[in-house]
Amino acid sequence: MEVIAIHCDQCKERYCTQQVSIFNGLTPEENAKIHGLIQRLSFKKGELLILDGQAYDRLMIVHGGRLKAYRDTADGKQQILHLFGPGDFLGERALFAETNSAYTLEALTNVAVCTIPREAFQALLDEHSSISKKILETLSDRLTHLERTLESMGAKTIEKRVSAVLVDFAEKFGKREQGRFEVELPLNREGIANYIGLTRETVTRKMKRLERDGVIRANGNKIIEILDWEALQDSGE
Amino acid sequence: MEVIAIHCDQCKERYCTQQVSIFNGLTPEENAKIHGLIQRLSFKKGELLILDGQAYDRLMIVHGGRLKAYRDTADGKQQILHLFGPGDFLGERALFAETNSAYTLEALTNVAVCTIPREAFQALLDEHSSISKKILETLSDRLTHLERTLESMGAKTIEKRVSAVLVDFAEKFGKREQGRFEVELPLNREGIANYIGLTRETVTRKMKRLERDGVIRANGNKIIEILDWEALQDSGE
DNA sequence: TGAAAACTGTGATGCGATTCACAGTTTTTT
DNA sequence: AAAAAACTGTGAATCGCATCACAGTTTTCA
Repeated sequence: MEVIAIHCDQCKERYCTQQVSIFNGLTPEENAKIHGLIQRLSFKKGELLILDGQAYDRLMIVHGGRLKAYRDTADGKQQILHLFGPGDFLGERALFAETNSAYTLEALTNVAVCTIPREAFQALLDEHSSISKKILETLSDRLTHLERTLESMGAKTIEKRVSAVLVDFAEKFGKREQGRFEVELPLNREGIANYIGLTRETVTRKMKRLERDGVIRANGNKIIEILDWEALQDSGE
Repeated sequence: MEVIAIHCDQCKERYCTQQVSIFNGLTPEENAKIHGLIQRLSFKKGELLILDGQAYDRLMIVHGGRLKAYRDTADGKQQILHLFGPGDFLGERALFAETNSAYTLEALTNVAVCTIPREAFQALLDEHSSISKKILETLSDRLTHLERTLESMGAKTIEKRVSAVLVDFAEKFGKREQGRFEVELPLNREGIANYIGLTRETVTRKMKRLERDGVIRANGNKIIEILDWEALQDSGE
C-alpha cells in the first residue's frame, strides 16, 4: 500500500474549523485566519496516512471517516492503539518536539482530514488559550479512555474484555434507530482481536456466546444490535 | 485505612513551584503568587489520598515520595494504572469538569504533595500559556507511555511483559551507582502482577528466570540490579 | 449478478498461565 | 535482637486460550 494524498475539493465547502470542537468559540475572522493555514487531504480506504517511525510535524484533524493507529509487533501482529473518527485529532506529540510518529495510521474507510503545520499551530495556541484548554481536555479524555482500556486488559476475564470493547464501540460508533441500538463495527474480528490482545478465533467464540445469551444480535459481519445493554455493561465491571 | 492529611511544615522551605517543570520559566513574582495558592500536604506510607469515585477538584503535584493510582476490579484485584514520583502531577481531569476521581490514590512511601484548587489553576492557565504547554506536553507523554504499556499487554508474550515493566521501572526509578545499575522496585511482586495483569506467582517465576539467565540480579526483595540491559530491552520489542 | 476474495465459525489438540497450598525468606516492629 | 508480619518461591493439578486446519458465509468488485 502506498501513501497517497489527494486534494479534496468538496472539503473546501465545509471547514474543519466549524466541525471540530477545539475551534469552537472563535470569531469569524479567527476562523478565516485558521482556515488559511489548513491543508485538506483525503484518502481512500486502506491507504496509509503515516508510517510508524516516519517524521511527522503536523496536527491532523479528522473531518470524516475512520482511522486506526497501530504498531506492528515482533510476532507479526498489529497492536491497535487508537481508533479515530470525525472530530478527533492526532499528532499532538509533533507539536512539542521533532518526533517521529509512534504508529502507523491507516484509513478504515475513505477519509477526509485537515492538517495544520506545527509552527502555525503553536502560534494559535499562544493566541487562543481556549484552544489549549480544549486540547488539554481532549488529551485528558483520551488518557481516561486508555486507562479504562488498560484496566480491561489487565484485570478482566476474556469475556469481559470482549464486552468492554463492544461497549466502547457502541459509545463511539453506535446509534439508535427505530428503537434498536445498532453498531457498525469499525474493525473485523481480527481487528478486534488485535485491539484487545486476543486471537480472531477467541473473539469469534466469545461474540457467538454473547449472541447465544441474547446480549447482542449480529446482522451480517459488520453490524451488531445490542439487545441487553445491561448485561454487556455488567460483564464489563 | 483512613484518609488523613498532615500539614507538612518542612515543605514550606522548598516550593513545589521551583521543583516542578510545569512552573519553569516563571518570574519570581509569579512564583510567589502561585505559591500563595498552594496547599502543601504530606501523607504516610499506606495512606489513601483520594478514593475512587470521590469528588475531587484540585491539581496535585508530587513533591517527594511515590504514589500509585489504582482501581479495584470486580474479581477483588487491583488494576494499577499509574505510578507517580517527584515532579509528576495528577488530577488534571478535575480542571475541566466536576468529575469524581477515576481511581484510588495510595502513598507507596511517605509523600509530600502540593495542591492547587481548580479555579486558581484555571486562572493560571489563562495567564500563562507556558504552563498550558507544559501540561499538554506531559499529558502527551503520559499518553505515549500508556500506549506503550497497552502494546506490551496486548501483543507481547508474558516474559516480554515482565521485562518491559522492569525497563519501565528502571527508567523512572533506577540509578547508576558505582558502575552498577540498581532499581528500587516501587511495587512488590503482587503489585507488579497487578500492574501488568498477571498473578504474583507468574511474576515471581518470570523474574527468577531472568535472574537465572543472568539478565538481572535480585538484592533482597526490593532492589534489583540490571546486568544485561540489552537482553531486557530486546525481549521487550 | 455472479465469481472471487475476504472474512467468519468450529472442532481437536497442546501449552502455559492460574490456582491452591505451604514452606522459606525478608522486612518491619518493638 | 527477637518476634511478628509481610512477602516470596515452588510444586502439582487444572482450566482456558492459542494454534492449526478447513468448511461455511459474507462482502466486494467486475
